[in-house]
Amino acid sequence: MRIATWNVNSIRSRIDRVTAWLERNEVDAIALQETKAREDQFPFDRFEALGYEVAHHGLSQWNGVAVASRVGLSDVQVGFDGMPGWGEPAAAEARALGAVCGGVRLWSLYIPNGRALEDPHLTYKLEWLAALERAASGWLADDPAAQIALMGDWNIAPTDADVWSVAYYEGRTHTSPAERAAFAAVVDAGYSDVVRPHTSEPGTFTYWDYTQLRFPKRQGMRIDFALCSPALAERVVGAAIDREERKGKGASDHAPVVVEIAD
DNA sequence: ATGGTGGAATATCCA
Repeated sequence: MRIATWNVNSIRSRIDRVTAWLERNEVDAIALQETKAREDQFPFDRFEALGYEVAHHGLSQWNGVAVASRVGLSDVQVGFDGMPGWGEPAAAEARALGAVCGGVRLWSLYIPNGRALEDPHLTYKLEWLAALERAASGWLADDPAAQIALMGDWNIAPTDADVWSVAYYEGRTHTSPAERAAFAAVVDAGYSDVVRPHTSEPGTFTYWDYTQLRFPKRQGMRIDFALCSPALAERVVGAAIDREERKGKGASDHAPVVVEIAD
């Protein structure tokens, strides 16, 4: 089985590229982030035409997460226990959706950006990650053999190798010790990055800013991850980041990440 | 080996 994650940066503007990519890549289930659509705006028919069922959660033009699967889709869960909200008054955002596809519980996660080191949004980001770690630890405590993939845009570069320039990110979000510690806590809870062992070349990234010619200059970040439970991680036989999909007019600023799982 | 950002409730916010 092949599973994938992709921050599409608007499903409506990206739908032709997404469906073309699905047809080329024989992916069985995919977690999508930043759909930027309400339920009534999501192009369900375009996925159904390719044999995918879709569970989507979107509340406004911001955020939005979905799971599409052609190997079954059940036990859909929107958000997770303890997930913090944002705003005044604080309200849950569309940043987490889980569903069971082909025997694997796939989570599509869009971790808050943080915006700036002194911004309340960074506090929100860290609290959101701490709550995710608590929930995900609980799932493994309940069932140590659980097949779980925490997939999505984590908005964190866990190591210095995951950014094109360490100096550039000094004083910015995505590389701060607090953010890296929050990411490491999820790893320590038992969820391992199954993509890195198969994509360890220096300069391997999943995201390149639209501005400043970041992509042609190969100035990106690795911020999209599939963190897998122990039982699922041991089934992983391959992984890839589809850098080609970042090319051309109408590309998302993120590349799709694909994981191959043995049956 | 791409194209001087791009998406959305668009003239402003979000990434």
